[in-house]
Order: sequence, then C-alpha cells, then structure tokens
Amino acid sequence: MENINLKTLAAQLHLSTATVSKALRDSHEISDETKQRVRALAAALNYIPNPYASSLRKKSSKTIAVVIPEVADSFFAEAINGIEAVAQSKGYHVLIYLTHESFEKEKAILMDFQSGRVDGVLLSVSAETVNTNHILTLQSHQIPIVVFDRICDEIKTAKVSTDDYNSGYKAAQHLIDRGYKKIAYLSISKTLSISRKRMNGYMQAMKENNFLPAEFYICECTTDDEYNNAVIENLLNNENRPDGIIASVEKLTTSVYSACRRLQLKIPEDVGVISFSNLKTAAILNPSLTTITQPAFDIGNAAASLLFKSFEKKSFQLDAESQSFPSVLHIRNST
Amino acid sequence: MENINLKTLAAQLHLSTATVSKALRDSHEISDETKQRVRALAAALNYIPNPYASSLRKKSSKTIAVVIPEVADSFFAEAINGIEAVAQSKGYHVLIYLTHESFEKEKAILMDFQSGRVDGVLLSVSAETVNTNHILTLQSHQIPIVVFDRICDEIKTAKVSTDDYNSGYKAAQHLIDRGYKKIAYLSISKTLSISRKRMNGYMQAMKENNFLPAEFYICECTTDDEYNNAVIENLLNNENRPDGIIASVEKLTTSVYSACRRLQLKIPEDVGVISFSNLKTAAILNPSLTTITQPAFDIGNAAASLLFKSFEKKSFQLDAESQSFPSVLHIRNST
DNA sequence: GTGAAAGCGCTAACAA
DNA sequence: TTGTTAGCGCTTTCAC
Repeated sequence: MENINLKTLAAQLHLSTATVSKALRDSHEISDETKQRVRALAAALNYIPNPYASSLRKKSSKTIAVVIPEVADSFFAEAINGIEAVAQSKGYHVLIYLTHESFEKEKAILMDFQSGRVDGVLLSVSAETVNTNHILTLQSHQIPIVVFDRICDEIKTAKVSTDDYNSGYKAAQHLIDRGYKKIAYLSISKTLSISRKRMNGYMQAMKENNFLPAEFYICECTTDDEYNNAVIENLLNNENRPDGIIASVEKLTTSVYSACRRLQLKIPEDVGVISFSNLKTAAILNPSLTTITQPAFDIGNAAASLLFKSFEKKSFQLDAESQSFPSVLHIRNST
Repeated sequence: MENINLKTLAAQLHLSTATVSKALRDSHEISDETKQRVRALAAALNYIPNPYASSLRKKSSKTIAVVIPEVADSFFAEAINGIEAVAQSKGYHVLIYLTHESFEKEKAILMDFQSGRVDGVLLSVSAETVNTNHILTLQSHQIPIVVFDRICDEIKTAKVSTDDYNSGYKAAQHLIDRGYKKIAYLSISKTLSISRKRMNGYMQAMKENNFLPAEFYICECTTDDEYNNAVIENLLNNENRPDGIIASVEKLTTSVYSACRRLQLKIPEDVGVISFSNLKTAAILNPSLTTITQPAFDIGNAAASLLFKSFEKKSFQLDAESQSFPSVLHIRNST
C-alpha cells in the first residue's frame, strides 16, 4: 500500500499542503467547508501524519521516556501502568529504558536524550548512581525530568516518592511493637537516597526504643540473587542472629523466606519479616507477608502528570512540585 | 545550552555538512584525517544527531513497539526484559503500549503505526481481539510484526509462543496423576487462541483418561478481579465442586487461593491447584504453587530477534520462522 | 576525497 | 480564507 501524505491529499483536493495541514489541525483560518472536505478525504484515505516530519519541524516529539532499573518488580510495573494511563490520555508515546542498576547505562541513556528524542523524562535512578551530572546535563538542554521512587535529593526538579523515612520507621516500629528486638535492615544500596532514608527511619525507631547500635543489623544486598541468598542465610545462621527482618525491597522477600526455610527458622515465631512490597500475592504467601506497600500506580501517575504540566506551561516550576505519598502497612502473618 | 548540529560542526571544521555526516558514519569516501578531526570535534562538543531528522530522511526510526495487554504480570515483565536486551544491543528504542485487553485500543494503537513511527511491532493480542484486520492493514504498509505469547494463528507472520496445547495437557495430566478427578479449567477468553489451545490440551488429557465431558469444568474469567473472585468462589462452593483447578493465567492464582481460604478448602487435600505462572514467589506461597512456567525472557528475546532479522535482510520470511518454546512443570505443594 | 543541492513530510511566516 | 515559501537537521545522489 502506497503511503499517503499531505501532498497527496492536497493534490486530490486541489489545495495547497499548507491549507490541508491547517485544516487537519482545525485552524480558525480555514473555512468550515474546506475542513469538511479535507477531513473527509483524510479519513477515506486513512491518512496518518508522519510524526517525525512533524517532530522535526515543531521540535517536540510527543513522547516521553521512562528510565527505570527493572520491570520485573511489581512496584515498577504498576508505576508504568500509572504513567501509561496519563500518557495515553494526552496522546503521548512512551519509550522505556532499563538500566539494570548500571550507572554507565543510565548515563548513556540520558545522554541520548540531548538529541531531542523525547520531550521529557521520568527517572528512577539505578542503585549504582553516585552523582547527578548526567541529569544536570540533560536539564541544561531544557529537557524536563521528574524523578520518582528512587529520587536524588540533590537535583532541582520534581520528586515523586513514598514517604521513605516514615515508612522505614513504621516498619521497624511495627516489628518492635510485635516484640522483636534484634532487627535487621536489608538494604540494596548505600548510595540510594531512598534506601538511606528508609534505613534512617528504621534506626530512629530503634533508638527511640532504646536499642543499642550494636543490636542493629545492616545488611547490604545486591542485584545478584545467589549472592543475596548467601548473605541472608549467613545473617540468620548465627548464634546472635536477628529475630526480625526488614526487607527494603520486594525481591529480597523470596531470599528471606527461602533462607528461613533452609535454616528451619519459623516465620513469625523465630523471625519476623516485613517487606517493602507491592506483590499481589503477599496475602497468599506462606506465611502471608506483612508489607509496607507503596501507591505505585499513583506515584507513576503523579510523576507523569507533573511532567505534562511542565509541557503545558513553560513557566511551571517543576522543582516546587515534589510530592510524597504515604505508604500503607498491611499487617499479616509474617510478623 | 545551545543545541549543536551538523551545520555547527561543519562550520567550525570548514567542511560541508555532507562531509561531516559521512565522516561520522565512517564512510569510505572520507579520508582518515578528516574523520579524526570530525570525530574529535563531535566528541568535544558532545554532538548527538537529531534522530527525527535522520528518521525522516532514511524512513527508518530505529524504534520498535511492544503492544501488550498489561505489564503487571510477570510473564510480560520478563518478556519485556528479553525484548529490551536485544533492542539495546542493536541500538534500537522501544515504545511500549498497553491495551488493557481492549480491542479498540489495540486497533487504535496499531493504526498509528502506519505513520512509520516504528520499524516493527511485537504484539501480544488482547483478550477481546476477535479479528485480525488491524494487523493485516499494518502488514500491508510493510511494517513487520511478530506476535508472541498471545498469538493469532490466522495471520501470516512469525509467532513466538509456548507450546500451549502440550502445556495444557501437561497441567491436566499432572493433576490426574495426582489422583484429582474433577478438574476445572479457568480461562480468560474464549477467543484467545492461546487459551483455547491450553484448554484443548486439558480436554485431551481428560478424554484420554476416560473422564466424561460432564466432569469437565470450564470457567470463563475476566479482567475484573472482583468478578473472578465471585465466579471462582461460586465454582468451589458447590456440592459437585471440582477437586482440581488449572489456572490458565497467573493473575487467577490469587483468586483461587483466596476462594479456598474463604471456603475453608485445603490445598492440596480438597483442591489441587496448578497455575500458568512466572511468579518468582511461587515457591513461597502457602502452600507453594505448582506451576507451568513459560520461558518468558527467551520468548521476548526470540520475538525481538526475529523482528531484527527481518530488518536486516528484507528477503527474510517472517512467516517461515515461528517458534514454540516448551514450558516447564514445577511440581510443588499445591498438587 | 569533498561539496553542492535536493528533498524526506511537515509547519509557520508571510503574501495574496 | 488560501497559497507561497522557507526550513527543521539530516542523508544521498551526483559533480567536481
């Protein structure tokens, strides 16, 4: 099938391409009658404008980028849902990029956006991300960027996230209320602000309850499941093992449960477990899992909405628009 | 920061834009010395070519589209991983679109691709998709399309999927081997070929074991969790309830487990449960879940690889390249 | 080995 | 109200 463009339409209608273009965009300069004719033919021939010609000319691409560490995580999957919902409603397209927690990849991806490929970026930084120069560079090219979930405090833009400090606090306090005393915090990154904040909340709760730093256990996990399994098993296979565990990230849950099973530790009797998680299956785990659940869809939705607002009025100050959503504690049988 | 383009480079180097363009693309027409100079300046000024200008000119966008019903499903999430891996290695960009099981949305999305926005499409059809005209139209515009997982048999192109018939058969046979006799099949769509095939496999196994059609239970589920909960509870809350359940799709697992809990039916004693699922948490459910697991990453990877092959040689016949991957049965405590 | 020129399909001044 | 023209930034003949 022949590809049909403005010129074809114009020729068949004995009009200029300019007129056709304006008619299709419902310009007030064009008579109703002409608009009718143009629209009729466009529909008949099933004309779809070439987006790249239009992008080139207008210097706007009607597409945004979503840059995240991974998709196989129910938080990010739900966040994408939230983002896609807004994008679809605004007629925007969404490009997706996975960093797999690599800072180098993240830099390379953002670098490319200097080209004008996207009108804006939604970013959740990788666990390795140690500085924000790549973000600053992008901003200096007038590409608006909104960070969500895994935010960077340093950068000047909208940040949409959970109230991480409180969430960490809430998790720890819940375990303490349940009578657990030696509580471990499983982190995925020393550098990630989100992880630090959750940890600070945990530490604060511990201190307020007069636990000594010697009774805190901070355990660094990684991207590597095998490694995490070993680390967690090691943590628990020990005279002075913790009796409570806070998994700061969903994927660590499986490792914790498996380690307990291998070591024949009973949850919640021997070890209480609470996870930051959006898993739909939390309620049907064995035992059902107490979670700190983030409003993932809403966070994605809010981040995207802010980005679109910044497209609509250029005077919109993204950095005055950060939002923090409360997480909710779902108490189940693992604590 | 000023946006820098070929013209800027050319001016600073006292060369023509044509020469600079060729130099950057490492054309043999250009002297090594010039290439050096050009590359040096391009790097120094951090030149990133405008992709839309290039797309417009070359009529190729270096981007593909992934059209799927949803992301919040571990099969699709993993499949995206597989797709993204190939795309990234080939320097391609990936646009993502969610149909939320709506045929109308799917049509609208594919329609837009006639514009040349993408070089190819990876599609997993919605549960509502009843005909393939939208796909045929796209193909008539020379946009290659590979269907994966939720394939359509009718269309002439590469189809990458699991061996669904065998998987359905395997699931049923496993339950039968375990001594279950009244086995229900939970479907998500009458029209989806993938669902029909799994169901046919189930029926075949039943017949081979001399169960009567009267002992088959086929249960239509939907997108709506509430509704599914009710339907499944109704199925099980009954004198003549099934003693075995095959969930043909991951998301139904939670409904089944919850229904059993509410009705105080014990898994696996009262009801055996097997699910098509890629959940990482299958092993730590209560009880751990017997699954038919699809090689999601590989399927995504294979689908994308085929698409890229068709870009590389236009003589490549996609419709001669369908692939079927075996699923694996993970026997756990729910059966 | 390099450059001039045309043009991808569209939009936006500016004329008419 | 419609048309002419220029040009977005790039690639690609085709001359030189």
